[in-house]
Amino acid sequence: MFDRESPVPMYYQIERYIEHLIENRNLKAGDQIPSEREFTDQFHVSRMTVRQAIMNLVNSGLLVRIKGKGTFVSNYNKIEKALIGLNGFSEDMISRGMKPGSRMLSFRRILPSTKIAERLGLSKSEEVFEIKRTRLADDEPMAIETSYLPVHVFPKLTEKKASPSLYHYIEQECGLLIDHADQSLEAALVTDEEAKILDIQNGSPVLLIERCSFLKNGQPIEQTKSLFRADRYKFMITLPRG
Amino acid sequence: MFDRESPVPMYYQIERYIEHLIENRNLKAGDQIPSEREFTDQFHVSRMTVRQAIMNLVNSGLLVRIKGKGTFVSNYNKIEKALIGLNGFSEDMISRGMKPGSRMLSFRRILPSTKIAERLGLSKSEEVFEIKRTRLADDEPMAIETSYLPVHVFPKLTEKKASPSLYHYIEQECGLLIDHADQSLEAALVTDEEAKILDIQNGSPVLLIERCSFLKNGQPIEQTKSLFRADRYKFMITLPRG
DNA sequence: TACATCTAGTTGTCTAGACATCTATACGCT
DNA sequence: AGCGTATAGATGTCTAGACAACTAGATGTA
Repeated sequence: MFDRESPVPMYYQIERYIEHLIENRNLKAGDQIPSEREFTDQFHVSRMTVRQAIMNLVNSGLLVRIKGKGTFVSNYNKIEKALIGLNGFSEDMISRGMKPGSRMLSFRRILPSTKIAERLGLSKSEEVFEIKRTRLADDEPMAIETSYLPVHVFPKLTEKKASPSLYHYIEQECGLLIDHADQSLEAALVTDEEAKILDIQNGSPVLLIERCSFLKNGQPIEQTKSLFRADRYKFMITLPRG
Repeated sequence: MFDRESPVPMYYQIERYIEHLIENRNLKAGDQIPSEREFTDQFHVSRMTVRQAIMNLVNSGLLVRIKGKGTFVSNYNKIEKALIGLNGFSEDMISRGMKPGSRMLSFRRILPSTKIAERLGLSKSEEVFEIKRTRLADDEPMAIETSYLPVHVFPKLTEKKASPSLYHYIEQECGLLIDHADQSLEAALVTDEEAKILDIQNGSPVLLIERCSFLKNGQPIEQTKSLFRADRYKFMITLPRG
């Protein structure tokens, strides 16, 4: 299970082991994990090495240490994730207790506009997928979402695969982990066409959200424009100070 | 300068020293800081202790380490702060390159509504300050801001002190450090009265932002409702993924 | 010139301890 | 019962090294 000859450092192997412990051994928030000494005996490494593993997990927010008592699974992490977390529409709706849905408006392979090409770091001759969908919550229109993805990043994308949850496809099927996203929010009025799709009156307000998602290396991989019905949607977030 | 007998741990003293180095020695983003060995010689502590100080600063985003090369002042930190940071209106406008301004609409000491009392964790008999202002950017109306602050937290608040920047007063004059804020954003239409104040047409869209600020211990100390002109204001943010 | 090798300096990983500080419990005394 | 003390066990701080891995520059050779 543990390989001292592996080029993977021991502290990193221990980190993954502790994460595994929490996921598979049903450790809930607040539960205590084994002490530093127990890990030292179990893995036959020095205490400083165990501490390096644990400190990394503390810094990532998974664990909390209390002097004199022990090390515990954090619960802050989940609150943080629920409020700050970067979620796709489906995850967002589920966390609000609503049933997400989707109705495809169009699925095309096109040359990007200047703005989209620039945001995605492409030349204007590199194709992108354009996915336009009506987003439903409890079977009623909630938003109009238009996503752009570089063809060279997602060569095998099809209409069917994109349908349920785009984020799920990107992360679970392509193995691309989104690291962060730049997002802007502004208020706007619907056009007549949009009002018809969203089933609201002409001149109603909508929340316009534009998002560009990046990998850890800074490569942009997705640009989405969403138009939310103001009467059904409020964007919630917790901002840390500094 | 450094006290080995102090109860303050050496690694912490070194952390503060490095921060001081960066601020006062004009180290810009990308500049290299002294090597671990140099700190070891300078402070007569072991290398592991120096590493503990440096790793803490790496985790906080101030430094970046490159194996085989050295340790450098980060630039990511500033971008992060500019986009994620929790700012008052004045700081926000300055970072957009505009001149912030303020026109007091009303300054009252009142009993809070049920909603405000609940948000601020007060009983309905505990008074709050209600501060209504027109917020200007480059001398033109940008937003209408209504803030509520518990009287028992800010007993000495006056109309004059609140005028330039509320956040400045809270943090610099009262010494209360805001830790985080819950914020909601939604789209709405202006009322006739608001349209007049903001100098826009009736039926124009506005971005409605509600914010409740908390201290580190979780105590709420400020609740603000802001109505931004949609034609002048866009909310920007960078969201980390988990 | 072009390329490989050596070397000094840096961060990365790890050890086997030491003593301090804090928590919770157990114990004994009043 | 109430109170202080002792103790075990946990994390916090720190040492004085060791070797590995990586970078960049100098040196030597074809």
